[in-house]
Amino acid sequence: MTWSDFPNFLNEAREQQQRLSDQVIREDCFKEIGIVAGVDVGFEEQGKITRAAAVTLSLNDLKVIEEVVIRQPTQLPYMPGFLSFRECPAILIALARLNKTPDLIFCDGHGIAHPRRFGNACHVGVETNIPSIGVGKSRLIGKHDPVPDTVGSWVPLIDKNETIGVVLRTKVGVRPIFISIGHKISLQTAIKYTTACVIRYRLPEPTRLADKLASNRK
DNA sequence: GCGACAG
DNA sequence: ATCTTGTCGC
Repeated sequence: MTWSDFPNFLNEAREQQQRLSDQVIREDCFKEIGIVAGVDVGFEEQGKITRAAAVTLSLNDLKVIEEVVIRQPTQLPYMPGFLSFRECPAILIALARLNKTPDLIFCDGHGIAHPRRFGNACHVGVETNIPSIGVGKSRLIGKHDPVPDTVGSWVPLIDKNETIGVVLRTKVGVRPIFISIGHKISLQTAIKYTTACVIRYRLPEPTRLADKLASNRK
């Protein structure tokens, strides 16, 4: 692909997001959640290499079941609103390598809290057909009131008069996180499972551990 | 035209 | 996201 093809790529990517956003199911569509997964992406070699991580945990005790890390040449640069085209492919490969398929996936980045209501979490959810939740560390779009300084409190994230997610306080004295529907789960339920996966850090365990794996930190 | 802008 | 050391605080 050359530079002259880039405008075409963006237009097609935009159309794809608009089309796929109709496939997102915004209500609970699953039976029981036993295994939850966390996925995230990191980079090496000054961004030349994309590193995707997937980790699974049992929901009841939040103990790690399995960890997977894969590497691929980076395909696209980062562009606000098109994050999933850069990260989703690698994430899907990592997820495919898990021996046990998760019942719910916590994704880094937003779900429907996106300009065309199709952020990374939606892309991962629709592609895998597995319920997913978007866990953002910062805002992409939407407005919201201040979040009370009490653990567990949240306020709606609104865009164009629509609630696209919530800003959740998982810890006192630390920036809140942004939770939104990815696929096959309601916002209320997404908040419920996110809260259930928070131990003593800002991020829920699945995302926190995947984050650690993907960035090679420890 | 001027900002804003997941990771 | 990544480049990077020490340092302030519980």
